[in-house]
Amino acid sequence: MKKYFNILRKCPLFNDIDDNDLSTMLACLGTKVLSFDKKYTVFSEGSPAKYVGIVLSGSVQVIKNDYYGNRSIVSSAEPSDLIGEAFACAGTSSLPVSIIANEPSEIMLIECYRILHSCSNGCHFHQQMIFNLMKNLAMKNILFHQKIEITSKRSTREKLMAYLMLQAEKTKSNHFRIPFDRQELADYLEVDRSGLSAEISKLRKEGVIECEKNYFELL
Amino acid sequence: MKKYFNILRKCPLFNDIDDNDLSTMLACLGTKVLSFDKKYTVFSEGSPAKYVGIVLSGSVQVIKNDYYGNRSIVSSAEPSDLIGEAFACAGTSSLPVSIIANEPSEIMLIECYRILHSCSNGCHFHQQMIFNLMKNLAMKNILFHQKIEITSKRSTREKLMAYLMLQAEKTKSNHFRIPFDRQELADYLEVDRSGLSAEISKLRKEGVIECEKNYFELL
DNA sequence: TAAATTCTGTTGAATTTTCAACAAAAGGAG
DNA sequence: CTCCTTTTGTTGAAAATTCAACAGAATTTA
Repeated sequence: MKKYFNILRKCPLFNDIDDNDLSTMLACLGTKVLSFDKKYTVFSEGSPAKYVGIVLSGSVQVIKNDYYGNRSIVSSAEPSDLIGEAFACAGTSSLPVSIIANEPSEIMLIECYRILHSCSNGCHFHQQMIFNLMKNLAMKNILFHQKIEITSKRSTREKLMAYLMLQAEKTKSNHFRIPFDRQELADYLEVDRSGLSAEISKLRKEGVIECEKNYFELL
Repeated sequence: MKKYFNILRKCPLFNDIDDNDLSTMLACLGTKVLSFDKKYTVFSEGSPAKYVGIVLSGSVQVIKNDYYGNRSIVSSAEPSDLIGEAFACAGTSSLPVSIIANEPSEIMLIECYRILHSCSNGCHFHQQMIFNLMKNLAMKNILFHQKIEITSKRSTREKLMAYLMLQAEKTKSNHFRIPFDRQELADYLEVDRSGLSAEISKLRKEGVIECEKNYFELL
């Protein structure tokens, strides 16, 4: 388990928790680590929402498919990020989304019950973890506000620019890589792929952006 | 303060807290109650996010305006609902949204710091409140997933139907009132008002829905 | 009660998006 | 290295949304 410590330390769930305590905690929480190949399902829509996941390696996407197979990408998660915690914490009986590995990935699973309820060992970690979960959920809430701000724009161009400007802000740089290919970006922005491609071409010709695959630069 | 107790008891922040303790707590938290007339601003975009609000009476809307004055309604809140808690808990320096009274409303304000940090009186409430905040944030998270599911639909009709079906689910009934007028519903669904009106007419003619002002019925 | 304001439904024109189809480029498998 | 699959950019036609403008209803104000 040691090899994951650098990732786990950066996980919001373990904020302000002493490195020395980490091993004890993991034992107390009864963690398990699963591996998933690209495109494989980590959590599937409709299944019980018992587990909190921590991305250890690779990356995953939170996906919602509607009646007619239209895919919408709700969010993506990278190493150290938590997944599924909102549903587990809220006590949702079944997941309203699927979570899919976007590349070969390792995920640590923790039964949410074990985090929220003190154990018979009298571990003093639980209060801190609940506090950390709360902070993390508040932060995710803000991410949703940002996503809504992006997708509330009415045109493909505005959505794309709002997304790119947010990425620039996050990375504090005018050039960056995004975690999506074209189809995925379209599914995240909730627009048509071909229309998105066309819009990217236009912006490039107009000298507003430069881009090469998933690398973008704002000019 | 007594007159608000019935509302406060239903507020997620005070879940599992004994009625007898409520007065002590409110004193400890240093609450204040403010009144707002219709259309007045409870929290304004850009201001510091120090306070958690509880809607005591009336109703409010969480609003995001973009560069060119397009209004987007992120969510609405009714008595017993919490507002602004995600920003306060996450420690955001300034609010990315405005919160506006939708009718004459009373709002109780609590400094978030006072909730999250134990006081010198050694109140034992804080841990429970942090747990409650966490649950509430998880629930809000799920509401955002629902909003994203609605607005990710590509057509006005699909957005409207997704919204109405969710309302029907929530009220466990095929008839209900919504907290929006036409323009507000359009701003919530992120579509054009006239197009929305036209779509409602169509659905009515097709016998799919019945509606009168903000009262809707699914057939 | 009357006047003024706000809200709602309708319309047609202009703009955009979606859809379907295709070819070139890139990437992966054997 | 070649073949096969996936990804990407382009196109034009069809469909849908947005926009602007208006009139009637409904609501509020004086």
